[in-house]
Amino acid sequence: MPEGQGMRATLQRRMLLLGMIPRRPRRLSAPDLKERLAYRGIDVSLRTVERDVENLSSFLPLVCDDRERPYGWFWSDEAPLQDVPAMDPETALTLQILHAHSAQLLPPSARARLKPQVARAREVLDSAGDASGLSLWPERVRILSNGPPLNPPEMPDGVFPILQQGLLERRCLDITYRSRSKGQVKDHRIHPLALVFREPVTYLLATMEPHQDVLHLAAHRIEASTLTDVPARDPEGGFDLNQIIRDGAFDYPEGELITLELRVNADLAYHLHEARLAEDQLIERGPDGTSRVTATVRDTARLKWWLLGLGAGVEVVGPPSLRDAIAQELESARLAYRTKDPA
Amino acid sequence: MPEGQGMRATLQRRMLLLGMIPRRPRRLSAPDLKERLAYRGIDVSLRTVERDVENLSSFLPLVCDDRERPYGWFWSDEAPLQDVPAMDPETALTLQILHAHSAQLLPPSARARLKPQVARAREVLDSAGDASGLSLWPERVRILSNGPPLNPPEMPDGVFPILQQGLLERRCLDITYRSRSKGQVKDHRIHPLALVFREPVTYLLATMEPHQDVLHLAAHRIEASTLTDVPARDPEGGFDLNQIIRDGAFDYPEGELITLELRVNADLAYHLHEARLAEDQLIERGPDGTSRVTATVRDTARLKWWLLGLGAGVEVVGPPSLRDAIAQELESARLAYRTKDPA
DNA sequence: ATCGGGGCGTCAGGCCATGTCGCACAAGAG
DNA sequence: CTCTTGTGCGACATGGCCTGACGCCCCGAT
Repeated sequence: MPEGQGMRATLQRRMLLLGMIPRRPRRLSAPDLKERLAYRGIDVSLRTVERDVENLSSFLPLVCDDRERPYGWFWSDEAPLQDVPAMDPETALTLQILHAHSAQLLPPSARARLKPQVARAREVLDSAGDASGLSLWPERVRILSNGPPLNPPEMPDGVFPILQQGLLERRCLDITYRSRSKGQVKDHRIHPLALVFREPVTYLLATMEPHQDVLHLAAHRIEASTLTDVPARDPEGGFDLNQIIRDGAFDYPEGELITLELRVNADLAYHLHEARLAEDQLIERGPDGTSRVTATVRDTARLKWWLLGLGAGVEVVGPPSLRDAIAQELESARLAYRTKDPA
Repeated sequence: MPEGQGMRATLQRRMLLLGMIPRRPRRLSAPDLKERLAYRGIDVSLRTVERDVENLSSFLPLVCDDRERPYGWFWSDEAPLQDVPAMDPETALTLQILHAHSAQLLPPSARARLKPQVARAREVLDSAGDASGLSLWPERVRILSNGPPLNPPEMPDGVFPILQQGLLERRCLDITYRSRSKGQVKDHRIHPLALVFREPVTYLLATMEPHQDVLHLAAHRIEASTLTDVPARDPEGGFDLNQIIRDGAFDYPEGELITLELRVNADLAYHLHEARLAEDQLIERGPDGTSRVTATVRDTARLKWWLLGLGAGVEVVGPPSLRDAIAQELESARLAYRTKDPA
C-alpha cells in the first residue's frame, strides 16, 4: 500500500472533483475524472474516484446518468451555488443591483445565466437580514434607469448562449437570420468576431461565408443557431473592434475633443456639480440664476442627444459648430409643430 | 465513543466550515464555529473543530489571527473564489459584461466588492479561451452606454460599504455630511432607510435625528461614516420607497398611461421596430418615408427627455398635452439661439 | 500570587479510505 | 457465436486518520 499522506489529500481531492464536475448538458465519467486528477498530479485508482463521487453525491445534488455505459456525472439543475469563501452581504447586494440593472442591457437568456449567482446572493441577503424578517431586497433598493424607455427585443431561447460559446471557442456558427429587408429568412455560415451591446439591442459582429466584410447582426433577428466544428477566422486584414466603433459603425463615432461651453439653469448647474462632464469642468454662477459651464469633452452623437434632451434647461454657447448644430436641430424639430393641425 | 455516521460527516462538516469562515474584517473563533455547526445539527467536540480549521489551513489560504485570545479565523485577502459548481464560460462572460457596465452606475467601492467574482470570471474566460491565446475579453466585447455622458462623482473610500452594512443590519450611522449649501460640513446620526441609484448619482434615503422627515443624501457627499450599535427605526407613519418615488421625489413620477402617437423618420422607425416602446406598439409606414407609431406608455420625465433628444427625427402627434409640452419646450429652447450673439 | 479559560499535545479505539481482486454485464470485433 | 475489452461494483485486508477525553501550559485578570 502506498504511503497515504493524510486525510488532507482526500479532502483536497474531493474538493477538486467537485470543481471539475460540470453542469447539465456536459458530463464526465469516472475515467475522465481520474485522468483529470492525474493531470493535476493526483494519482489514485479508478475505484477510489468512483467511491469519491458516490460519497459526494450522498449529500450533494450530484446526478449519475446511467443510461450510457461510461456513466456520466453532472450537477443537478437545481444545485445551488456554493462559494468559498462565502459571499458577504455587501457583495450580494451589489450583485442584485447589477442584475436588476441588466434587464435593460442583456437579453433574458444571458441574464438567466446568472441565476445561480443571483439566487445565492438572495440567500445571503435573506439570511443576513435583520431579525424583523424585513428583507432588504428589493424593498429598500431601487434603480432609476436613465436610458431610453425602450424594451429590449425578444430573442429566441437558446440562441444567445450559442453565440457566446461560438465567440469564446472561436468556432463557426450556422445561423438562421431574418434580414432587415423584412421577413427574408436565410441560413448562413458565419465567423463570429465580437459582441456589441448597444442598449437595448445586442449585435454580433461576424463575417458571412464566403464574404470578408464585417456585418452587424442584430442578435434578436437570429432565429436559430448551431455550433459547428469549423474554426472561425478573422477577416483578411485583421479585425479591430475599437477601430470599427471609432469609425462610427454604431452611430458612436468618437468625435473630436471640444471645449464645451454651456449656459444652464440652477437645477442643472447643481446636477453638473455632482456628476461632472469632465475632470476640468468649471461652473461659474451668473447673476441671473443661470450658470456658465465649461468642460473639455468629446463631440459625440450621445452628447448632442443629451443636450437636446435637456430642452430649455441648457443653451450651448460654444463651440460655434455645436451651437449651430443644436440650434438647427431645434429649429427643424420645431417646424413640425408650427401648424395648428397635427399631421 | 458516539456512533460516527461515516466519513461523509467529516467531509461535509469541513465543507460547511469553509462556507462559514468569513473574509477579512470579520473573524470567527473556534467556539463560534462549534456553535454554528451545532445550530446546523452537527455536534462535535471543540477540539475537533480546532483540528478541522488547522487541517484546512494547511492547503487553503486560511489565516488565524492569534493577537486576541479567542483566536479568530478568516480567509486571506488573496483567497481566490472557488465556486461549486464551477462557473461556466458563458456566465463568466455575462458577469464581465455587467461589471464593465457598472462603471457608470456604481461607485468604485461598490464595484470593488465584486472583485473576487470578476477575477474568477476572468480566470474562467482565460482558461476557456482558445489555444491561440487570444483573450476574448475585453478585445471582443464592447458596451456602448446610452446614459448621459457624465462621470459618476467620486466617493471617499470605505464609505459605501458602511452604508450598505448599516442598511442591511438596520443600524444607525454616524456620518459627516457636506451639505448642499456649499461646503457646510456637519456630523449627524442617521437612520438609513433605502438606497436609490439614479445614474450616475447614488442616494441614501435616511432620517436624521431627531427629525422624522426622509432626506435624500447624495452618497458622494458623505465624507465619513461609522456604524453604531443603535438599531435604526423607520419614520413614524411607515416608509414606502415605491410611494416616495411615485410621488416624484427623484424627478421620476410614474405618470399616467397615455396613448402615444408619433411621426418618425425611417431610421427611427426601424429602431423602434427592433426595440419597442410597448407591447402594443404599432408602426404604419406612410407614403412619404415617415412612419406613424402608436403605443401605450407612461407619461414620464424620461419619456419627454427621450423625445426631446431625438430632435427633428420625431414629431409627437398625440396626446395633445404631450404634444403641447414638447412643442413648448422646443420653442423656449430655441429662443436662446435666436439672437446672433451668444449670451 | 492565584486562578481560570482557551489553546494544544497526547492517547486509545474504532472506523474510514485505499488498492487489489474478482465477478457481472454490455458492446463490439473477429 | 465467442472472445475481448471496457466499465461498474462488491468484498477484503490493512494502514492510518478521526474523534472524544484528559491534562498540561501559557497568558491575562483578579
